[in-house]
Amino acid sequence: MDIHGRDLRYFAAVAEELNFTRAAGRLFVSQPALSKQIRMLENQLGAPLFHRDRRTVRLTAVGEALLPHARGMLASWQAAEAAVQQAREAEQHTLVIGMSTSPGRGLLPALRTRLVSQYPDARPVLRQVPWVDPSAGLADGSSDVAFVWLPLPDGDRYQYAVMAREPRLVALPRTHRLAARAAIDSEGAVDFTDLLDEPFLALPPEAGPLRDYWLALDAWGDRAPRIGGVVASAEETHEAVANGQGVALLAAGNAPLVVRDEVIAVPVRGISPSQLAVAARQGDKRPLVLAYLAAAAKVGAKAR
Amino acid sequence: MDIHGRDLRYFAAVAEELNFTRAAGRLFVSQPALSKQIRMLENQLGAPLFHRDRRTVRLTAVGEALLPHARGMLASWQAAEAAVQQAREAEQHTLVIGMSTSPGRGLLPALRTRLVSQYPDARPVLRQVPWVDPSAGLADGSSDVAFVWLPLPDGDRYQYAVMAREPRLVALPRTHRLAARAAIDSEGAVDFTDLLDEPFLALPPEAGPLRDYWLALDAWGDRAPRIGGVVASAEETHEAVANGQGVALLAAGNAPLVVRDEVIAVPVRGISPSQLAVAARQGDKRPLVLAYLAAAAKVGAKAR
DNA sequence: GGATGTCCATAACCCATGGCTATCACAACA
DNA sequence: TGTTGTGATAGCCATGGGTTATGGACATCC
Repeated sequence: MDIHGRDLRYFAAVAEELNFTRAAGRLFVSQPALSKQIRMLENQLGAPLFHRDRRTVRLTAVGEALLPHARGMLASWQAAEAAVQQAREAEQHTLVIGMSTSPGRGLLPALRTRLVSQYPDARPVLRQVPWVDPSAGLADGSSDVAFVWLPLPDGDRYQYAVMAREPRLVALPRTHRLAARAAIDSEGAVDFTDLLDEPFLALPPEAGPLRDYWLALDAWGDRAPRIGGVVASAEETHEAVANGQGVALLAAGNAPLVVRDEVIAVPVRGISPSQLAVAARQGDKRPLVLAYLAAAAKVGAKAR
Repeated sequence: MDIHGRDLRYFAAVAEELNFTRAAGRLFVSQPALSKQIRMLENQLGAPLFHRDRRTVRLTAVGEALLPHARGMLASWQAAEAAVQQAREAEQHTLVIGMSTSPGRGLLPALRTRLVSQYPDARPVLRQVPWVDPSAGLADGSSDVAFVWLPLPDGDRYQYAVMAREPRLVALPRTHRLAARAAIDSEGAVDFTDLLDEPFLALPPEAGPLRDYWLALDAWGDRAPRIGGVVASAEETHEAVANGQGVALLAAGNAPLVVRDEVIAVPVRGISPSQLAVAARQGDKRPLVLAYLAAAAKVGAKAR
């Protein structure tokens, strides 16, 4: 039923040499091993492949029929191996860069330039990742590196280079008292203390530290936020804010996903900024990945 | 280096199912066996073929590269097996008929007709065999059946059907006294007793009973032939007779090989005739062989 | 004609391979 | 929270594919 490539190699060698001993030498096996294998192949096919007269070996009709196929398959396998090798190298040189929204700021071309100057064969590939995955494809391996907003769930599973820090925003209904009032200062921002009486939209409890971060829990002192609802996506957040269930903190980069129609976003002063970072999986030591992180660190340092 | 067809089958199955358990079922092996084999293939190629995320299996780039080659090779092997099968059947239906000179007498068409009427698929193939092999290819397996002159060396290794009996001839120089004289009777033959004083050409001693037969030893009574020389082929016989070293007995069918220029051949009366037979190897029970022998026996009986 | 060489087959042995069953780990789901 | 589905792991065993040593049948050479 199946065939082992080795048997075809052996068969072809004997067919060429028409001499078991020489063929065995060429194949770097002992002559009995070769004899045995050929015989097993003959048994498998149900017909002898060689006439072994006393002093001479020659192909039978069946052997003649098999030989071209055998040669063809050996060549095919060589081609297959080459294709695999090529794919491996392509994979080697490909760097999949995940992102949910473009990081903008000219970051991508800058990093790309640095990467290819160091690894001319590198092929950076951009990949759009649905917003539901905050790791932008790192978690499931569909990205090698990714632009992410810190903090990240399971944050210790990744290594980072921070690219930019920018104030968190608060999403409000356009009709909200804080949206129109003098609460918005000369810089177009609101104070976090002005938000303390508002109901907040929170991520589900299983989001862990991520939930705490987007409630800015460390800025509440001894007070506790009032939770106006639980949201798990940009879409839900938009809906909940528009319906007046509460306000929500946002990374600047995610604002475009939430701000539209009746929802606006305003920078918040008095809480730590959110951070845009390039991340990779912890322990991923592939040269391209490390180079991209290093490039990100350099560019990030310069930008700050 | 080499590849086992089974591994390609396994790989293709998993690539189609994208599910190890189901693929294993389809292949009639256990799931662990399949997992192990795939992993070994991956090790051999130096790259994973499948992404195994928690719940899903999908091809890697390398896997994608390999898959078409794998399918191609599986198809190639099927084709090769079919070719072998076809060759086997052709061999099955082929009957190689050895002969040193054509038996003539319309025997070949007669036997052919009988054979194909019984086995319509049979393909009788005529094969000319050099005179040095009195078994006309039976001994070395290059013929399945053969037209031979009895007796044969190692005669018990063959089975026969006698087709015709005809007087043995004696080869003489054209200038020999027996050639021109009244020794040649009304039937154009000579009496063996007229030859008793001639030197005889003999086959080499290792020819055994064959040597005795062609000296007609049983017809000498208490006399013994005088050996004029030893010959091992038709060519040598021609030379020796032409040189006057002696006379030689011949089968009628072999006369054309010896008679030319200064050598003639004359039937001999008073010794047993030589026999033309169809022979096969003793113990060869292949239907086509037996059918040909049977046909020969029928035709031979009718001819006599 | 006996010694020697060539060549394929056989025998006896060894260990890596490829199969099995049982079981685990983990996510999804009811 | 128990159940189900899926792939990985562990431990076991038969077989396959290799080895060396040897045999037997011819050629060839001195």
